[in-house]
Amino acid sequence: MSQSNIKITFPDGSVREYPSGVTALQVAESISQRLAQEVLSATVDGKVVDLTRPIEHDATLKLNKWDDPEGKATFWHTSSHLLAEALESLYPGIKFGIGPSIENGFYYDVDAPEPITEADLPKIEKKMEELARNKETLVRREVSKAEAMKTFTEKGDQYKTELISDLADGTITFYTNGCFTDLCRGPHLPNTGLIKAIKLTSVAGAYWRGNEKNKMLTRIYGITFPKKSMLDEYLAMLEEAKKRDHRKLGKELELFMFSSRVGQGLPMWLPKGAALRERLQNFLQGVQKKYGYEQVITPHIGMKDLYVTSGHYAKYGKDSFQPIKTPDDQEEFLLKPMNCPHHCEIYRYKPRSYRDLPLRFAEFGTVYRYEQSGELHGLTRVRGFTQDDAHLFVRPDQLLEEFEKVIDIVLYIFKTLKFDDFIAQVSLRDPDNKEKYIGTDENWEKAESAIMQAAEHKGLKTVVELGEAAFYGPKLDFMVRDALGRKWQLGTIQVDYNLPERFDLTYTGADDLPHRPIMIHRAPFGSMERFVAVLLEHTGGKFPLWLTPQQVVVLPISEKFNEYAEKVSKLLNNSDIRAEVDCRNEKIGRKIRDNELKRIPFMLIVGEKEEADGTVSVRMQGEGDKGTMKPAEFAEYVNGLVKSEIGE
RNA sequence: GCCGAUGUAGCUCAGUUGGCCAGAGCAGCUGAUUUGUAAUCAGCUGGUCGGGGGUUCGAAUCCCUCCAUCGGCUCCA
Repeated sequence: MSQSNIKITFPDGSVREYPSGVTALQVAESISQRLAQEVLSATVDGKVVDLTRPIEHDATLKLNKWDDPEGKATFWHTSSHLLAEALESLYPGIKFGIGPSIENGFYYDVDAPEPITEADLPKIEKKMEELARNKETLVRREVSKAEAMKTFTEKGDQYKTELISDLADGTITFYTNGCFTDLCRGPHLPNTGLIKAIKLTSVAGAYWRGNEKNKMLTRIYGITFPKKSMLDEYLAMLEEAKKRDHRKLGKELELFMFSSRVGQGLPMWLPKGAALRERLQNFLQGVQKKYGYEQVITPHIGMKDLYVTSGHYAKYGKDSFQPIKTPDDQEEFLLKPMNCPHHCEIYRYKPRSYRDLPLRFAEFGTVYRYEQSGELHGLTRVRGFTQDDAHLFVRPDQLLEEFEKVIDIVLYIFKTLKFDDFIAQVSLRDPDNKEKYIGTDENWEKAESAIMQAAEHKGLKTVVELGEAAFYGPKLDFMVRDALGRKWQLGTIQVDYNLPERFDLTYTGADDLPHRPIMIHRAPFGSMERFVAVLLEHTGGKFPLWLTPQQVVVLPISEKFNEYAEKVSKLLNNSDIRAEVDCRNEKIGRKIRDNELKRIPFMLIVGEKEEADGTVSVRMQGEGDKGTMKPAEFAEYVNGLVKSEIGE
């Protein structure tokens, strides 16, 4: 055995010497006892491993604690093994799929001999707690493929044997905690005793290996923490998030509704919601006008052949509402599932010169898609929605600049609405699955590099996702999260060489020859429905002043002051402020409470004093009394706030 | 579409193992009160217990089916 020392380099650049074969846990102990108690896994030379793995050579070492993503992942991964151990003891004969850590917790997919429902979760939690208290060591063992196969064949676990058959011999490891042994790459916590708080959150169905043709397994979701108080905080956070759910707020604020008689996933906008949406549309339309967009309007249906030409019918025909026929059955139409083919036809209206380009046709186009019933979700996933759509037809030499200008619009909108926490995702083709897409390799490469370049020029921090492209071209998507952390795509910008070809779009160049324009599809909001949903969750219903349906409510102390209140309200309305009077026969405390709950930004209280002085008492939503002002001063103040919000 | 859960008044929710006429708070209506910074008091109205079918002397409660919603999976032009 080597007596030699090895050099361990830490993230801060410091270097320490240890005997060869030292474990990360021993390194932590050598630094402080406290660190040794907090550390969960180690990253050795960039690879996350168990704390108990010996380090044989000079290496870089990062000790992962709870606050490191790698630490949490290890903690939750081990928790999933603890769940599996509990399940095996409660449900003998249960078979296991996979059990990874996820963003918030972990899950395990199982094929249980009897159905497991949410009612069973407390019982399983209890078992997990009992096993955790035993502080079971996680034992790692390298096994041959043959041995691995034998173990799980004897156990009768066909999911594990299927996984093993895809693995290379010599790379297979088992981990054992208590009586439970799992096929697993690791890494894991040294023992299960670190898991102090356990909550199984839900059970759901999930297809084996994510393929809907496979059997559906039962997925049990859970989350664990090293401290009980952290679990309590997490659960409280979830409760808070539920209060911001756009479906709940939409109801409370009377913005939109659904009716099963109208149909699933077909939202209807109530007066306040419609006013809000109109304001958003006007805002975007104003921005687009500055960028040289022209509004167009197209019908809600189009002949089936239109979509056959575009290629959408072959790809999405089955996900569209079935054709509408003429009374004589001679012609078939589709409810418009997207606007691009219509806009292509507008391009074809007359011969286009290279001098006409770029052309930018914008439309708030309502489209209908037959989304699977189980996918519908409030306003974020619906069957009828309005895209803030536009199609740009550009020359190759204009592509980059036009793409960048679209990024500018998206960023301006996000900034104005304070969406500072977004993810810019470059969605490319799946290189292993090219038959899912249409168009030549050459055009795809051009389109993909144009997007990457534009994003880079604009200094966007992007993540690249393979296989997320549209079937006709790559995209730059802007994703934001809802109250519960679920990711939704809002803005999207797509480069498309295919539709111009399919519709045989051309322009005459300076050389007097026909050329192909390139199309950019783009929607900064994505759809009005989804955008309003996410905006609701971000703001908790406290919309920015410029956007909110009602900015001001005037509250007379008693009916005696209704007349003065009306006068104030009228004065504000004349200054373009959206004000109403709450003239109900209620006490002032009651009026304040109700209007606080309606999230009206300003309340103007008027009584004897105010009427005599010609003033109003200003109260801000959530902040309380702000003193008195003259109505005209107040109007100026509000209009100033609005201007600064939209950056004028 | 798939797995699981849920559906009682406009809203939020009670309703034991099947058993008088299905309840409450809020909202609404009527009246009283004329109010100073987050709920004034009283009375009244309001339900095909999601729809349909079945079991039973009897169903909100048990069974079947359809619809819708929720949590996931798959999908997302």
